[in-house]
Amino acid sequence: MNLSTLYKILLEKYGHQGWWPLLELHEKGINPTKSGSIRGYHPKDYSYPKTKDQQFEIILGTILTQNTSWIQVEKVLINLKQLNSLSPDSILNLDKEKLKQAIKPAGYFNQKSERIILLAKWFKELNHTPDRTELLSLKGVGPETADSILLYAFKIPSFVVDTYTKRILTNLEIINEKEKYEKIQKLFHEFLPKDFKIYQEFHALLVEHAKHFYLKKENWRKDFLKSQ
DNA sequence: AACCAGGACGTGA
DNA sequence: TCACGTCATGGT
Repeated sequence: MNLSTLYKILLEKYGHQGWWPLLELHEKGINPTKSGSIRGYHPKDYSYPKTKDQQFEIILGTILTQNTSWIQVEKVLINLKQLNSLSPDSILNLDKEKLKQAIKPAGYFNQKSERIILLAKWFKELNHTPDRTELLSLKGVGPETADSILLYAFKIPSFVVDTYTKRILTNLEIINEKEKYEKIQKLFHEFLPKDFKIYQEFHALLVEHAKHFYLKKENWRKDFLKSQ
């Protein structure tokens, strides 16, 4: 099983995923059939983000979703929308306690609020496309968050390696259990066309696939990919 | 009722 | 470098 084949199989099984979900699309009810109540995806439409505010919304999401499910992040984004605070300026003008309350559903509201304020200040002054090193220097931005920002907010082909990706590749015996982040990322960079669309889809497909087979460890062996 | 969610960071060895 | 504890709410 190589990565190109894996991508092909997953795309065939699950279809285009249309990440990153955006609140505006959620409200318009686009792609309402997505699993659960989660909406806001835009399959086969790679024109997002269309505005700087949408770009910032994605960055907000990358911080908020750390070690938390997306459904919780969605609640926070709706809270912020209600407070009219989805842009950097409005967040900076928001009372800190109100910000914390809004963030609560996603957990870690103390850290996340501080980091979001710093990010808002950073993004406000940003007048160029950041690279990975710059992103990693920001508090609260680790490897996965940095790559998510590059890939989904700036459309730069930097592959996102999350815990699901590690689980799947480990189970398929493509990597060993404790392989390091950058080395796994290098695999994807080496064996795939350097195309942000493919990177976006592939990462989203891995997450989708993991939700079917990797939520409990005893289900790992049920992964149909093992018999491919 | 434990366990986990689209991680990152600080600490000590 | 690396293993380990911490951060926090909510769904299953």
